[in-house]
Amino acid sequence: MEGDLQRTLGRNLRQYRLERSLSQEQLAEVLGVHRTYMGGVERGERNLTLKSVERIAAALSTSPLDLLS
Amino acid sequence: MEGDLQRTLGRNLRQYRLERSLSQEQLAEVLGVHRTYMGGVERGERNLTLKSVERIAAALSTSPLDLLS
DNA sequence: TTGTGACTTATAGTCCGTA
DNA sequence: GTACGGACTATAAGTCACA
Repeated sequence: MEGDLQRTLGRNLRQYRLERSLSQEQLAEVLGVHRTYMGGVERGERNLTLKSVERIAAALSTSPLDLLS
Repeated sequence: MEGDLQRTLGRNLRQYRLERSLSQEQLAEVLGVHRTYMGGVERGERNLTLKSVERIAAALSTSPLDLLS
């Protein structure tokens, strides 16, 4: 349903981050995005664009589809 | 790379449409968007948001991930 | 029947603060 | 270290006239 994709993305990102014991700020730096934006994405509040998903996936050396599954 | 997702989405939509011998205008009506917007998406020119992808997928009774694969 | 450019309105995305 | 708000800029959402 509406918002599922962004919630899934947020869950995946948070898991990735916690597995590596990174702070949101540290992960934000890796992803090249702003700290507060990062938090919003993790909380599933952000309705990202396809290009944004691609950028994040690339920074994590994974595929966009993985982040959305 | 950058833009792959939207190009894939466009390709999938066009294929879906042609398989059913629909015009862009007819498909646009199904999706509840304007004809010219639809065309831009099919051409891979539009950097959609996750919610937009979800809406299109729902209108076609398929999954967002299918449209992006 | 589809593509393109110009256009307005909505919202993605950045950056600053406070708690 | 995280959440949340406000103010701001860039761009997506969506339409239209014309080729």
